[in-house]
Amino acid sequence: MDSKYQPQLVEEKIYKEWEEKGLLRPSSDKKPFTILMPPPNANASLHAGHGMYTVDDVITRYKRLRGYDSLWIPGTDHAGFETQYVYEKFLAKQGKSRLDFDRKTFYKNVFDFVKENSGLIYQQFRKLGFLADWNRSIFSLDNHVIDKSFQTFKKMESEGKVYKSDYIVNYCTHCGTSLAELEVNHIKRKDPLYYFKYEELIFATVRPETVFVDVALVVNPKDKRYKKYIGQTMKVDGLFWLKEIPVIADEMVDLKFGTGVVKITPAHDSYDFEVGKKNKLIFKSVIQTNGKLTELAGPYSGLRVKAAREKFVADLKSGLYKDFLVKIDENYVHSVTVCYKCSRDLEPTVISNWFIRVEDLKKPVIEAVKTEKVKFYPKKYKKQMLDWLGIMHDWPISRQIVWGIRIPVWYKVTGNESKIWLSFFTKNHEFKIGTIQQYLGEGLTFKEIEEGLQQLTVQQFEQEKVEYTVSQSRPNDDNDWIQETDTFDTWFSSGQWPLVTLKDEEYKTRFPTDVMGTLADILKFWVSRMIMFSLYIKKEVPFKNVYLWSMVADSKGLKMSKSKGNVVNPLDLVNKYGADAFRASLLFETGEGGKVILAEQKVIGMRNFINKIWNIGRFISMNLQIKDQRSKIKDTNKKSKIIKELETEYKKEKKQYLKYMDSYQFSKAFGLVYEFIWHRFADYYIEQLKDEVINGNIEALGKLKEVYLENLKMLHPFVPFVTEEIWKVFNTKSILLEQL
RNA sequence: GGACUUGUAGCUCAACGGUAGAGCGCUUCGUUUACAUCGAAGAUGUUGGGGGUUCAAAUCCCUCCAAGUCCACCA
Repeated sequence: MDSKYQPQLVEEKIYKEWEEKGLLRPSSDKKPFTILMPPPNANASLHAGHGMYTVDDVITRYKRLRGYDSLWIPGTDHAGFETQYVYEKFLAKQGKSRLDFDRKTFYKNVFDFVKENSGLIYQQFRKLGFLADWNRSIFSLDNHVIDKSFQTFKKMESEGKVYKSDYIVNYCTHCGTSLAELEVNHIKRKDPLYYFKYEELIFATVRPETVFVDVALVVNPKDKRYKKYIGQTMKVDGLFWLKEIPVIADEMVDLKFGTGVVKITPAHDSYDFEVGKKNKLIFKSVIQTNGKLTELAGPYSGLRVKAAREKFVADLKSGLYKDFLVKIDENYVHSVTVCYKCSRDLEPTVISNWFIRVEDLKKPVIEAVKTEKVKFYPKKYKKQMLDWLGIMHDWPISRQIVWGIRIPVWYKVTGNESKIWLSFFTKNHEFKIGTIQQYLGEGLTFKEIEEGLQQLTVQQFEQEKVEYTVSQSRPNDDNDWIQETDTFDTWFSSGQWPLVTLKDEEYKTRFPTDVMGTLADILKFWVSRMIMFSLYIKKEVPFKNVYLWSMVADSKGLKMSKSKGNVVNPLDLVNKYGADAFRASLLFETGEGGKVILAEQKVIGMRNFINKIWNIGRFISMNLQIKDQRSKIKDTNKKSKIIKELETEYKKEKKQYLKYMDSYQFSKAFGLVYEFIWHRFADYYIEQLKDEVINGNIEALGKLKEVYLENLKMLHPFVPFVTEEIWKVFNTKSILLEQL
C-alpha cells in the first residue's frame, strides 16, 4: 500500500469490476429492496444537484450489505417543456424558431438533439460510483411508457376523471403554452395603477389595454355608496370600445379595497373569469396567444401588449379619450405572475385545455399520507404535502408544445368543420390560420392540412361539444378524424413512473417500492402525482418512504445559479479529490432537510478523512505482514483492558449506526463513524496499542483488524471506492458481497 | 396576507431543562517508518433582542426583530 490513497488510480478500475461482475444488480433471492431513480432530463449533464443522488446510492449499498436484494432502477425523462425550451433557445441562436418546421420535423430534431446529449449523465453517475442497474434504464418516451400514459388517460376519460374545458389558464405568449399553477412564479413589482371612470364610477387597473373588452362593472351588494347603480347601465361617451356598460353586484368585491368598483374582463383575469361565469357575462378576447391585440383594440390592434399599453397611455395622457383617465398612481406595488421558465409576464387566457378532475383522486392520497402508508423524511414534508393536497385544484395536463407525448384524442371532422380551428403550413410554406371548413373550401385536401398542421384549437362549448374519441392511433382511415396537437404535461407521464419501471412479475415482489429519494422541490409536481396515479391504477401506494433533500448551495449557503456565477462543477471536484470525497462532503454534517453545502474546503476535509481510513488499513496490513517475523510477547492486563474497551465501544457504535441508518439519518450515521474511526480508533486505540502491535501482540492486532474491517463496511455506502480498494488488501471478494 | 421552518464560535451545524460542543478555518508546538491529506495543545460565544415560567433556560411560554420555504394574492 502506498502512503497516499490516490482515487484517480483506482476508482475507474473498481467501477468496471463491479459492472463486470454483475454487482450493480442483485443476483440472489433474498428479500427485495427497490429504489427508483428520479429520472434526470435525458439531455442533462451532471450538476451539483445531481450529487445528492448519492443518498439513493447510500441506501442501495447499505441495504445490499444488510442482506437485501437491493435494486436501483435508473431512467431519464424527456422533460417536455424544459427540453423544448432549451432546444428553442438553441434554434434562436441560429436565427430560427419552431415555426420554421412542421411538427414531425421539429419533433425529430428535438429527439436527435436529446439523443445526442443523452447517455452522458449515466457516464457521470458511474464516475460517482452509483450502484444502479444501467441495463434496465427507462426513457419516458419508450413505447411502453407511452402506452401506459395512453391507458391511464383512456381509463380516466371513460370514468369522467378527465375533461376538456375552456378555462382560464396562465399562458406564456413567449413560450407559447399554458402553464399549471405550479409552473407560475409570483414577483412583487411596482407598476402604474390607472384610475378610469365610466360615467361617475371610478375603478382602477394596472392593465389599461384590457378595458377594450370590459363587459361590466361590479360592486359589492352591501356597498351603500353604489347601491343605487346596481342593475343600471352606465352610458359612456367618446370611447371607441363601448357605449354603455352594466353594473352588477357580487359579493366577491372587497368593500375596503380601492374604490370598491371593479371592471370585468372575463377573458383576461382569473377573478374576472369567475365573476363572468357566475353572472353569465360575455367573454371577449383582446389578447391573442401570440401576445398581440385583436381587432377589438381598435387603433391598437396588432400591437403587442406592452407596446399597446404604452401607446394607449400616451393617448390617454394627451387627452384623446376626454376624461376617461382620472389619475395615475405611479407607485403601486403589486404582485405579478410570471413564467417560471422565461420570467415574462403571463397572460391569463381562456384556452381549451385538458384537465384532470382531482377532487376524488386526491382523497386516497390524503388518506395514505395521513395514515403514513407513505412516510416522509424529514417529517415536515408530511404537513407540506397535506397542505398542498388540501388546496390542489384540477390539473391542466395539456401543453401547447410539440416535444412530448401527443394527447391521444381525435376530433371528428364531419359536422365540426367550422369548430375546428387550426394553424398549418401549406406545401409552399405558407402559414395559415382558420377553420378546417375554410381550407377544405379552398380546395386543400385533408391530408395536406394535416401534414402541415401546427396547432389545433377546438373549443368545447357546453352546448355544442365536438365529438372526439380516445385512441392511440388513427381511429379509421377515412380521414374523418384529426388528432389533438397538445401534448401531455411531462408530469403526467413521469407521474406514472412507478407504474412503468418494474417488470410485470416484479409488481408482486417489489411493489410498493421501498424508498423514493428525491429533491424536495418536486414534492408537489412529482411525488404527489406518483402517489395519486398509483393509488388510482394499482390501488396501492408506489413507495413506502419518501426521503427529500434540499437544494445544493455554495460555501456561503447561497443557491447555485449561473447568474450568480457560483456554480460548482461536481466533476472538477471528483477529478481532483475523488468521487468518495465528493460524495462524503455532500453527506457530512448536513442537517436533516437543511440545505446542502458544496464547498471545495469541505471536499478537501473528506479527502483527508479518506486518506486517514487508507492509512489505518496500511498500518494494520503492514503489521500483519511482518507479524511472523516477530516473537509473541505476553499480554499485560492493561492492554487487555484496552482491547475490551475497544470491543465495547465498537459494539455501541455499530448499534447506533444501524439505528441512524434505518431511520434515514445518514449524515448522523456517517458522522458517528467518522468520529469513531478517526478520533477513537486511530487517535486513541491504535496509539495505545501501537507499541504492542509493533512488538508482535497478535491479539491486539487481530482485534484492531476485526473492528477496522467492520467499520469499512459501515463506511462503504458513503465512500464505496476506497473501502473496496482496502477491502481487497485483506480479502479476495468484493466488499459488496459482505454482510453488515 | 396565511402556514411552516430557522436564528448557537469567522463558516456549516450538534446539544433540546441541569457546567455551551464538533468539523472546517485560525494560533502555537511537534516530523527515527500508518498517515503533514498527520499529531498535540490553544483562542474564539451575554446561544438574534426583550420579557416570563423554573432551584436551574440555548432548550418551555409570550413578544419583537431578521432570514428562508411553501401557499394565497385582490381590481
